[in-house]
Amino acid sequence: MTVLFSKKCEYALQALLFMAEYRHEGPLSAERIATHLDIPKEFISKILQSLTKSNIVISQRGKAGGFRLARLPEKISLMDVVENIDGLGVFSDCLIGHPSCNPEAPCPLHHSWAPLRSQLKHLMEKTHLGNFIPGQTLNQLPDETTV
Amino acid sequence: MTVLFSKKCEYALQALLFMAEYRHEGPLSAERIATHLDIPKEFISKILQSLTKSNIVISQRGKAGGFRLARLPEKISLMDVVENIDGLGVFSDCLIGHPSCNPEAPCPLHHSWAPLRSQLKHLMEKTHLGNFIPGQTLNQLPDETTV
DNA sequence: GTAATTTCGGATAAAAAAGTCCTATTTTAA
DNA sequence: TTAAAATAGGACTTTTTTATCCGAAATTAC
Repeated sequence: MTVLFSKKCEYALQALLFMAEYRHEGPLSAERIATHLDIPKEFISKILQSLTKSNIVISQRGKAGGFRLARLPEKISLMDVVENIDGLGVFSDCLIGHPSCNPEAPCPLHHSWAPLRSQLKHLMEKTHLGNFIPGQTLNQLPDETTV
Repeated sequence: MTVLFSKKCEYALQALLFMAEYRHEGPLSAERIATHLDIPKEFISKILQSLTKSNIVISQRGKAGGFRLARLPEKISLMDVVENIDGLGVFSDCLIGHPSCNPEAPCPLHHSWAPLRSQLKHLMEKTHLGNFIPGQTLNQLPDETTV
């Protein structure tokens, strides 16, 4: 069991953080991303295809092709990625899978888990890829012309 | 994907909460627990066997047999259960599965996730089955003679 | 134009998790 | 003593997740 996200989602986040850092080098091939992350090329390819369909990355076929972010790293939140790969269940489902747990008839753990879950949700929403680019100040929005 | 725990762990927690509430009725059979939780008897049986081996519940074979808590509900923390079924990885592993993430060389999300993870750990440690018995005040330790 | 390189997408394989089945053993009620 | 009821435990099946393979289509460098 992964901590909170599936392996696909973990790899997606890792790949996007890498792509954000190296976004000035033109499209990065699945091959290169796979090597950097030390995971199978075929697997990250599928994940990148999925991210392409949901307009988080843009793909380019052919020689010198690859993948690049579809918009500024400051405009891609971690929540965007999680939502695309794993969905939003983590932020709404009952912690112990109680079938009838809801705010009106909560399971025993509901009220303890809710605030933590809310904090986690907020963290994923407010954090974007741009926050992790080395040398870039947090929340700094670079001049569009330099990107 | 379950939220944070495996299905086994979710069922274990649900079963133990049920057993805590009905602990005065003598051993509860796997059959009865399965019916109450609306899950397969064979599956919860395996889980209860595992909990038996780790001394969280006590089993009794034969007619009128079944399972009961191995100690007072106030002495069984949620962490005891999670540790037995899923292990403690959730409380130590990197949120995005970064292979080399550790406090010295943390992944980009490390410092944001750590405090939340710590709160969650604390919640599971301090909360015990006794907290969920209807009609019983939180943290109330009943007279031993009445249990 | 051609060859090389890359993504696309369907099919398949392997591994892990979840769920089922069957028989042996234990225990107790009658 | 016997029959019924219950856990123990091994083997098996199904489903989901993770991972791999391969041919087709696209694009570019030359």
